[in-house]
Amino acid sequence: MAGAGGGAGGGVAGARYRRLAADLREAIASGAYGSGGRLPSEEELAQKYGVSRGTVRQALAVLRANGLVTSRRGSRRVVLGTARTQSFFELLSFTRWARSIGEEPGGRTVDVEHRLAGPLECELLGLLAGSQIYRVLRLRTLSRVPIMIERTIYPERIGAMIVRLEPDAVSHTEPLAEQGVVFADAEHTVDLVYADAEDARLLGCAEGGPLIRERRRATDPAGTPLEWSEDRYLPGTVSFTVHNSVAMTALSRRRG
Amino acid sequence: MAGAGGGAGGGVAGARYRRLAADLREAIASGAYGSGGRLPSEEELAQKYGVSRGTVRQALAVLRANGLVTSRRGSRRVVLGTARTQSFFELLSFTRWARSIGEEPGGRTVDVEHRLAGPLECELLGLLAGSQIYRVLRLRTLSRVPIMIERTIYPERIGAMIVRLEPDAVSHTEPLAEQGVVFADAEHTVDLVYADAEDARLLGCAEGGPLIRERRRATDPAGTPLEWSEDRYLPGTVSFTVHNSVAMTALSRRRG
DNA sequence: TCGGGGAAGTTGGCTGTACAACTCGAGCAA
DNA sequence: TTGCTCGAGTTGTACAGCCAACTTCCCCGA
Repeated sequence: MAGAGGGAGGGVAGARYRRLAADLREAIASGAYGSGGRLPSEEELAQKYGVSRGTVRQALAVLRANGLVTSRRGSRRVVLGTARTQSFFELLSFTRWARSIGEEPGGRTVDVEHRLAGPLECELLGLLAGSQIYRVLRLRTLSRVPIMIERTIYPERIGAMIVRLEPDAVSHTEPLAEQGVVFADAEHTVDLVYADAEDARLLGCAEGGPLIRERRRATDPAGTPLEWSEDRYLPGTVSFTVHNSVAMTALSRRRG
Repeated sequence: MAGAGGGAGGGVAGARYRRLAADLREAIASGAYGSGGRLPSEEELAQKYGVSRGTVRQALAVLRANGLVTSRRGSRRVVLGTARTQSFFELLSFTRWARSIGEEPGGRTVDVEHRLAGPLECELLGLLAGSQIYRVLRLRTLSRVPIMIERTIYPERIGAMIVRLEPDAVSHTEPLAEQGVVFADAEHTVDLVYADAEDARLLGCAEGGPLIRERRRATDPAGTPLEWSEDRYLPGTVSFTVHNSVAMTALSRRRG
């Protein structure tokens, strides 16, 4: 961001700084600079790739935010690690995540409701009182083993697309994307809860047993809520990782 | 990032874009633009604050990364919410966090070891075999109620500073900062574990009871590890929240 | 051998300019 | 009323140049 200046034009097929970032990411992952090694200077990279220093800085800002490299005024950038941060979609979509770790995702829709939104649900999805919502309950599997139970509410428009899908459709977010529903932002909260009777029955754990809960609210580029979901994972099946830095923070810790 | 150009001179007392970002954050929090409202255009903000558009974009990039506003090409920015994301230090330091939520932090050092680093510990802190480490075990309280147990290992240099502090010193990171130890990056992983005998005794929970675990590795601006810590929270005392977007992702989900 | 001074190198911050891609509403036509 | 086109407005991407603040390292003197 904040590339101030202008020039030759937006991306022909994708912004140049993104391609540069991808290039550097790959180079780092392949160990070209070693762990703890020093990157070339911005000027050198600019000349090597035939772009301006501003563009190089945009690319490096991406890597910086992802925790791949440090940066200090006066000193060359240092490789922190090959922390392969996952894309936005791999965090949003169970299916994308499962595939990215080489597992086979599965899903079974257990229950669907179409009804009037309660006050809380209106608040969560930013709806007016009296709006309709869809509520979907799904059991998610990794290599056919139940891992997670997902309770999602959708506003009318989105839910209508969802219910048209087959009950055992693996992915819900991908068909939505194909129909022009664009996910852009999400807020996730992770904590610990205890299994109720339904959780226990579907996941095959003891009632009252501990589960990792992830609550999520996703919006489109305009800020309109697209879904609100509460996911509950069996212990030991998942962990959540975040990188943050003085320069860039997105995570917070809250009183439970 | 990527402000390309140059100009009038670095910050006199702090970068201008940071002050601008703070200003806008406050304005948003005070509801000046409303939730879902539209921000002024970059050009308008630039004129209003007497800075260039590039600087405005740097400020807005910060808000964007914090999930306060959206941004799409062609449309004005929209206020997403007043999500008060906490600073890097409030996630790194229990003390800072406790104060930020208006609670009284407390701590009691239970045990300190000074010994040879094992192979795993060398790996975690990036040390050579044969290095010395300090291992500190602390019980953390919120308003005198035990909340969390903290097992931290420090490299020789840092640990030597730590052990000079009083056993019931509230904060460890703040004295370090005063002695010139600068924290710059951290990686946090959150999952679920079961209490062992020591956890149960100190936290007053049942052995085998569920706990939220946060593992953390913090480094200085040069990428040198400063501490590695494993914290275990009682259920219901804490939750972790992250905002991510297509443009900026820092969180990832991992197979447990 | 040790320490200080200084110069070169590097990143952070800021401005200005230019063009491309996209949104959105006004206005017009069917 | 509906649907379309068009243009003004807005953000995204990119380049060029400048100065400040900081790190690093060489070199020289004690």
